[in-house]
Formats: sequence, structure tokens, C-alpha cells
Amino acid sequence: MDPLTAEVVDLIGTMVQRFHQEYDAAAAVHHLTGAQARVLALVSGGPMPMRRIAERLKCEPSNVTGIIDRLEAQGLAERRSDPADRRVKLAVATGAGRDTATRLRESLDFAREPLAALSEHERRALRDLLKRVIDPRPAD
Amino acid sequence: MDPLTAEVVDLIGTMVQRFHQEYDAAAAVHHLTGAQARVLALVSGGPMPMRRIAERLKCEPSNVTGIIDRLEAQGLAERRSDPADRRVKLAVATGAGRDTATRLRESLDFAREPLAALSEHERRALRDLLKRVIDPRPAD
DNA sequence: TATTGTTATACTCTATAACTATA
DNA sequence: TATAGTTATAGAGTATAACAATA
Repeated sequence: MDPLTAEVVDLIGTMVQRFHQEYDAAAAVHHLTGAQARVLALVSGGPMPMRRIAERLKCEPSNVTGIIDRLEAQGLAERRSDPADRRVKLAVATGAGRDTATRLRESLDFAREPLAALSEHERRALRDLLKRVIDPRPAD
Repeated sequence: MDPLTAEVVDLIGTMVQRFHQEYDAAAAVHHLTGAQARVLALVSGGPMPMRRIAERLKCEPSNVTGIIDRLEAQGLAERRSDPADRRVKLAVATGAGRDTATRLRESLDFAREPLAALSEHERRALRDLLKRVIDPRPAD
């Protein structure tokens, strides 16, 4: 691996660490773990089957049961039955859950401060480069 | 938050997730967890006090005990006493541990494939932008 | 007294496997 | 028979508090 690529990988590693720290800290303010905050954000958009949540988290469905349990215990989410298929349970944020999710999103300093150091032109350049790193062939 | 910044934050989130998946998968090939792989990389550079490892991981020192225990059980790391201060224990990778760390570093597909899609000029641009995001004031 | 590392404990996340209720 | 969600279990990471050895 050439030194330049190694340097970029190192920077990405640092950013990953920073991102997690800030995310977990922001979640902790609301008495949530990182995983709980992530799921709360997911179900704030609308009802979502447990199975789909597991897919988005890339974890086993059995784990989602406990995470929703804990969100439900805090009154931030609830389960509903899917009328179309009674095997399915839909998890959805309550009003309080949506409020928490909104405040959590706004409190992500990571988003505000470091990116504020870049001009709009630079942010656009960063966006385009990240897009290509994440998805090497957008239209190939 | 303006839409452009939100988009960049979203992309960073995606990259963070991708990075973790690839890192954990690469570690699993060597029967290591992500945390174990990270510590192995740290102690591959030379002996390091348990305390310092905890600082680098930003976790409590008590957690490092178990992680080093598990690396030691696999013969990848060992503890030494610090002659200068007998309270201190230095963790260091064994020969096998250094080999594993090297192969692990080389197997990080995340580094190779996505970044290969960028030209050297673009990688340099990405490096400079990430540097400024990570450390908003390098010389201010 | 203060510091280093460890132990003990509790909680959360994770995967696996077995179970239930529905389809 | 297959699928959705749950329960049970075990391993790992994490924080907290109490502890032994050393400074």
C-alpha cells in the first residue's frame, strides 16, 4: 500500500473513532446507548418491521428484541401488530421518542463544528470524494 | 443544518459503518474481535503500559486486562514487568502477534478497493479535507 | 497518600439455537 | 413447510467500585 493511501486510511480510522465517541456521548445525554439511538432514529421515520431493523443494523433479529424492549421501557418506542401479516411486529417511535431523536440529531457536534471549518465548495468536494469511496461505481 | 452538511454527515455515517464491518471481518479471519485487533496493532509497535492502552482506546483500564488476557491466551501478546516501575505492566506482541498484525493490516480491503477508485490527485485532496475535518485548526 | 493493574459485578450488544405464532 | 419474532444461552466490551502491590 502506498504511503498516501495508508495516510488516508489512517485518517479515516481516526474519523471513525471520533464519530463513535461523539455519537455515543450524544446518546448518553438521553440515557441511550449508541445502538438504541441508532434504532430510535430508524423507527422515528415511521413503523418498521423488527426484521427490517435487524437488516439495517446488520445484526441478528434476536438482538433487536432487546433493544426495542429497552426503548419501550423508556417510553420512546412501541410495538404494533401489522394488520396485513400478524406474524410481523412493527416498531415505531412514540411522540417522546421522536422528540428525543430530533434533539439527538441536532446535538451531534461532529456534524456542526468540524464541517463548519470547510467552505461550501470544499464540503461539496468532500461529499463527492466520499461518495466515490463508498460506492466506487455509481454508474458503471 | 444545511442539506449539504447533512449529506456529508450521512456519507460519513455510512463510511463509519462500512469501515467497522470490514475491520471486524478482517479481525474475525484471525479469530480476533475488533477490540482485540486494535490492541494487537497497538502493542505490535513495542511494549506499552496497560494504562496507556486504555488511554488510546479511551476506555477504563480494567477493560484492558481482559483484552490482553485473551490475546495472551492465543499467544499473540504477553505481559512484562517494567524494571523502572514495578507497578507497571507492559503489554507487547509476540512474534506470532506481530505476524498476525501485519497480515491483518494488509488484508483491509477497505483500504485497497474503494481508495483505488481515486486518482492520486484525488486521494491527496481527500487526505487534506479529512485532516481539516478531524483537526479544524492545524496551525491557528 | 497516590498510582498501577487486577478482580468482582452489572449492563449492553452480539451470535446461535430452540421455540411460538402465524402464513 | 417456511417465516417473524421471541426466549435462552454464552461470549465479549464497557463502566464502576473495591482491592493488592508498589511508589
